[in-house]
Amino acid sequence: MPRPAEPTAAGRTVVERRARVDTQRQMELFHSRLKQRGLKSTAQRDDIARVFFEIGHHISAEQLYAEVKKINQHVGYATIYRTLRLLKECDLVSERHFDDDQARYEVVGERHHDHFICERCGKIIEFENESLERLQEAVARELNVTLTRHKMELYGLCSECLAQSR
Amino acid sequence: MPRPAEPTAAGRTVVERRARVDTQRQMELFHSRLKQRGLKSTAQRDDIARVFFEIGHHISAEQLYAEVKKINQHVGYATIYRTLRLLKECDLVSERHFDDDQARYEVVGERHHDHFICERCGKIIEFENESLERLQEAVARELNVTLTRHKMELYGLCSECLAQSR
DNA sequence: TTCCCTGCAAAAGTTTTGCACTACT
DNA sequence: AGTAGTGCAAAACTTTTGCAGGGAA
Repeated sequence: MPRPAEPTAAGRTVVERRARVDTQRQMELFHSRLKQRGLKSTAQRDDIARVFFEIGHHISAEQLYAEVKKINQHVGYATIYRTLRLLKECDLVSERHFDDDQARYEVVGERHHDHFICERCGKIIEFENESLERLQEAVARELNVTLTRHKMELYGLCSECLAQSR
Repeated sequence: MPRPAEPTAAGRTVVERRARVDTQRQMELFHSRLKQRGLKSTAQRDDIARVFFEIGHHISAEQLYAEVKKINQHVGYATIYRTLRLLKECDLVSERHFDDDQARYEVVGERHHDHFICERCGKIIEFENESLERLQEAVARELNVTLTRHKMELYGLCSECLAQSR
């Protein structure tokens, strides 16, 4: 069981545990939302969606394509992108742009979280911090805007890379 | 003189005033840093840099190209990108990736700030919030990582678009 | 005079689209 | 059967690079 990080006066930061995604449930949601919109379920869409939900977060289209290829030779890049767009429209996937050029995708629907990205090894740590969420809302009120979403990204060196570099 | 937004218990949010960039000073810095590195000052580099510093924040390469074209027909896209890279290497410009696909550039060297982006009109509001900065540092400590940089982006509707939509 | 810099065009990398064919429902 | 979905290849778009000619130091 992973331990939450130490709390501080600033709020508690919780590192998210992996394997939160219930693939089966996500697939059912996908199918029902396709049906709602009069769209079809196909072998390719299912393969792509299942692989995506199983692998989970922060995958690029390129990686997803490679993984799907392993179980289904017949899938083209276009279908990967079209299915990712479909998943976004079904509110099951969101698209992120970290500092590299290609988009990364992650499962939607769990609690909001933010990201730390290690600039050396590329590791991505997801975390939640309640104070941060509240503070973002407070800032939005002060700016007199309404928020639909927000994101925070921290960049630096993770503990392993830090240890390794001295 | 622009007024700071209302303070809250969460900290004071200050909307940044525009026209902070002293073009002349930035140009001098550019020239001296070129000289330091044994590189040349050229008409194209000067034109691109000057236009960039005058227009300021959040410009894309495409926009910059269009603006520079107005005062110098002879500039190619390649030189725009090469000069932007050079300005980054001289620590005068930083590159940002908001949610669209093309990179945007901004002047470096002022205090750290974050961004609100209006999803309807595309307006970008820069702001500073000291509590947010402290909180990000606290999170980094809890995650046991060191931070080199961080960014926060808020997305939503600005007050004007909000008023207009009801 | 030297070699850095530039423009052009072509290449590279990611994402989208047109089209003929396939396959859900 | 009818219509949406797919694969392939080509296009679109942003950014980078090769190369031959031009210009700053």
